[in-house]
Amino acid sequence: MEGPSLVILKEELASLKGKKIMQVGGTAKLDFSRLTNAKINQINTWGKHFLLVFSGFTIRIHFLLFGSYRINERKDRAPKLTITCGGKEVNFYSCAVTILEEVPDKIYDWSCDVMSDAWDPTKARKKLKQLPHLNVGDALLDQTIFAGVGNIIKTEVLYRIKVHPDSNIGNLPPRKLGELIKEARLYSFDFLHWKKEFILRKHWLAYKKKICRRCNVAIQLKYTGITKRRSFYCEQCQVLYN
DNA sequence: CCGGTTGTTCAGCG
DNA sequence: GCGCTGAACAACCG
Repeated sequence: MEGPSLVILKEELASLKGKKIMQVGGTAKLDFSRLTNAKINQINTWGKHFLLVFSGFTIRIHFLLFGSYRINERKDRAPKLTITCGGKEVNFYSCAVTILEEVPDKIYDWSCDVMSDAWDPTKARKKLKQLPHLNVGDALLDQTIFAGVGNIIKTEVLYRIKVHPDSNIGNLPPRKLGELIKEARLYSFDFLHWKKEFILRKHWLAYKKKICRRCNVAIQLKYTGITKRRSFYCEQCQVLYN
């Protein structure tokens, strides 16, 4: 689950803000008593972290690869966490649930979350300048630079800016580096918009695609970077900088 | 129907 | 202490 999907969840649960937790349970190893009757002060996201902020502590949910949730619905297996609040039953499945004792502002740098109003592209560029040998795909997946970007966004950004996934950051012309940073945020918001409309897949141009729409040649699949994540790309129009 | 993965952390090793 | 590798988790899709 990538950053924009968590923004959708935040919006779906906006009505819970200011409400008390009426019931809590699940298989997570967690002191549930802290949650009972606690009031949700804020619902927030940082990258792929979903945050329920209470007075004195915060619940952090990370969906990893297989996580999911249901609102007023249940799957046929036990939830990691279930809360009843504001008239809604929210069930979280196969996710990592932890309690943060520090206030989120102390832990999270909002300016590196591509979905945040505080997103700061200049800061991202400064970080990238320090990492010339970093693979471009690994750079996009680095949560300390582009929090919220996942493998789909990575793939589509590189296709959009016509950069080969084996390229290195330091070899990108300055203008290309600027495009990479800009598109990381722009595509993330397109992802958000399309996912809300249930038309995300329809708009994939490289991810899981067979033919390049620009060149009409076969899309390649290769595991790239130090992270060895899947990259779908067009050998013809995505330029290798290295 | 079974192999692979929209992700991250940690143990173990040299 | 470092980088690197592989395991673990765990469920849906094609």
